Parts: sequence; C-alpha cells; structure tokens
Amino acid sequence: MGLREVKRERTRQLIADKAFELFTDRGFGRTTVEQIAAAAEVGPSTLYRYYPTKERLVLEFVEGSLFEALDWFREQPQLSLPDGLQGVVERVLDQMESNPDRVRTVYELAGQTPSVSAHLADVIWRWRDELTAELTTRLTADSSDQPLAGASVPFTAALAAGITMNVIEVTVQTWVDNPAGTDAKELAREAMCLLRGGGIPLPTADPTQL
Amino acid sequence: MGLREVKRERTRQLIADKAFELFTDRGFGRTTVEQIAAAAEVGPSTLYRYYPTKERLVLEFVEGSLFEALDWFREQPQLSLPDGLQGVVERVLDQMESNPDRVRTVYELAGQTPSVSAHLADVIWRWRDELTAELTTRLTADSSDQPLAGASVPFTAALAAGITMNVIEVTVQTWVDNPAGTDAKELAREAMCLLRGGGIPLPTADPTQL
DNA sequence: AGCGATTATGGAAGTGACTACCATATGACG
DNA sequence: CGTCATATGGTAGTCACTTCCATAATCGCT
Repeated sequence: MGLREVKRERTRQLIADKAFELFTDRGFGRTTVEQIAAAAEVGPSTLYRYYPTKERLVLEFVEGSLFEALDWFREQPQLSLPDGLQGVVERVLDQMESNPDRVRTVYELAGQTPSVSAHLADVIWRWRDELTAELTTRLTADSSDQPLAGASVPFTAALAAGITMNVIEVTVQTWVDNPAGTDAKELAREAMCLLRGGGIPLPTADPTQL
Repeated sequence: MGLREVKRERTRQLIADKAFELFTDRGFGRTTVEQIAAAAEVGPSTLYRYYPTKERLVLEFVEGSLFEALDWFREQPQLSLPDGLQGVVERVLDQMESNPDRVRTVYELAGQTPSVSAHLADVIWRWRDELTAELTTRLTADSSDQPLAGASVPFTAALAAGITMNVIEVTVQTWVDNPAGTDAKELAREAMCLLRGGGIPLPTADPTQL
C-alpha cells in the first residue's frame, strides 16, 4: 500500500469527521458543503470525489458498520446460514455500541431532515440487497440443505435478508431510544426468540372473507 | 365537500400524471420541474405546494396504495391482528396489480436514479412506522390476547410491522421482475407459508463461538 | 346577489447542492 | 531525474427548492 492510499483514507475520514462536527453544532440544514470543505481544508470539488451527496457524510459510520459485517459474512462460507446471520447481527451491533453518540446523532439528524432519513433508508436497503444476493448464491450452492418446497431461492433469500435487517433495525431503534444502558445484543436475542417462538402476529395465509 | 377540494384533487392528479409522462419519456434526470409545471399548466410554485420534492411525484401511486390500505386497517378494529394484516397485504397488492405498468416504471426509475430509490425507501419506512404505531396501540389495548412474555409491546409491534412490510416488498419485487402473468397474492401466500413453516434461515439466538 | 374573509395561484429573486471541465500539483516508478 | 498516472482546486453553470408578495378564485354570511 502506497502513501497515496494512506492519504486518501485520511482525507476521507477528516472530511466525514469535520462534517459531523458541523452537523451536530449548527444542524444539517444550516451547514453548507462549502463550510465542510473549508473545515476539512479541501476544495468542494474534492469533497464530492469522496462523497456523492451531503447526506452520505452523515451516514458514513452506519454505512461502514453495516458493510464491514457483510464483508465478514462473505469471508465465512463455512458457517451455516443461521450462524452466519447471527454473526452479522452481532458485528453490526458491536460497531454501533462502540460509538453510541454517533449512532444517536445519526438518528436525530434523520428525524429532523427528511432527505437524511431517505438516504439512511436507502443505505440500509442497498445493504439488504447485497445480503440477499449473497444468501442467494449460498442457498443455490448447497440446496441440499433444505428441499425448499416450491419456493424459489431468491424469494427465500430476500425474506431471510429482510428479517435480518428488521432485527437489526428494531434493535438499534429501541437501543437508541432508551436512555442508554440497555444491551443491544440482549435486545436482539429477545427479538429472535420472539420470531422463533411465534409471539408475533403475522398476516395469515388464508384470506378471510371481507 | 366544496368545489375547492375537488379542484385541488384534480390539479394534484394532473400534475402527477403529467410528471409521470415526462419521466417515462425523457427519464427522471432529463426532466425539470419547470417542464412538469408547464405541462400541467401550473406555476412551479404551485407544484411545490402539492409535492415537496420532484421524487415524490414518481412515488405518488405507490404511496397512495400503501396508505389507503393502512387507512382501511385503522377502520377495522374488530379484526384480529393476523386477519387485519392479511387484509393490508391483500389491499396493497390489489392496488399494485390494478396498474402494473405504473409500478414497473416506478421500480425502473428507482433503479436508475439513486435519489428516487432513496425516497421510495423512505416512503415505505414511514408507512411501516405508522403501521407500527397502530399495532402498538392495538397490542396495548387487548394485551389479554397474548401474555407477551417479557418483550415490550412496541418491540413486538415493530417486528410485526417490519415483517409485513417485508412480505409486501419481496412479493412486489418478485412480481415486478417476472415477465408478468404471475399472481402477486399467490406469491404473498407462499411467502407467508415460508415464514410460518420455518423454511427461512434466521439468525440463531445463541451466539456461536467465534 | 354582494361583500368581506380565506385560501389558492403565479411570478420573481435568491440560496445552495451538485456537475463538467481544465489547469496544476503531487506521489508512483523506471 | 523524467514521465506518467492520479489527486486537487477553482470556475462556471444548471437546477431543485425556498421565501415572499401581489393577484385571483372560492367560500360563508347577510
């Protein structure tokens, strides 16, 4: 690795950090990209080479946490899918718990600014889509695992990825809302017990006469 | 209802329709709001009184379908939650199936334009949040339904809403991707069978040693 | 019908995110 | 040291979106 990439990563982090400072101080709407660029001592056009939109500056940390866990998952093909997904959930929550203030601020900014919440939702969706893709390849690979009666593999994969995403979202949301002190991974465990135990009201397959 | 509200609804629809035309013709990025306003024969400032962003013009139909079903759900407090949620799923899919081209175009535009997919994700999220709120009040009301051992009501509600949203999303996605002809409600039924039958690899509650 | 109050509309002016482009500088490599 | 690839900064421009005000359409009441 050359000196070039080191500098690149440094600049990248510097920009995101300065941006986050300004956002927490003056708020998202009252901060211009010029101000961020000036604070990071780069030109605005340089800033846009690192981050495509102002919103992505807010989401840097969350995005990183999610995709790190996904990368880990891809490198663990020997694990069973349930164990692998469990590892994904744990890794994401570990990242979040390592920096509670940042996560909290992200959610606050998302709550105040529609475009931020939109981009947050988008990042999580893209993550889920990549997880779906990975699950699809794995399910097709060892389809001996389960007969998968009738249902197509991508369909099953999408459902699994969606539920995993849900568990993470619900857990993080609850963890952020609570006055700190709660254990995120304990919450996630509860969520999964509920899922397996059937304690959740699901839509029924049989249509009722309406 | 006065003449005023009739006109308002007419203008609202007119704007969305003209916008959709232009988007399908020239694409989202190559259409300016001025062009849309001109096509609908209103001033740009009027357009912004009806739609807060250009992206929401794309999502008008999807948004309407989702929230109509939610309104219906709110008006059916006598139904059990599973039946009610089933009704929600059915109603959303009915709406989508009533206008396949429009849904397909929305997904195409979302696939091409990041900001559209971001707003699409956001709309669906807001919908899920409102569904969560409704489920929370209902679960607290008749908590005699189930003991809900230990788990908090909003937690359970959020999971239920999330899964319902997942079923809809996965179903619509699969239905849109397929070369037409597939029955969306049949797909949804499969999804729910998979969910109930445990045919989906979920993260395990017990952490494995990593 | 007529009249005051309320609300919808159109236009003008401005802010700021984002893009395209080019000249320059800086690290990579023989 | 020379060259080459890449990173940077600045400029100019487009366009989404906001704010504000003057005007016009509708409503409610008598």
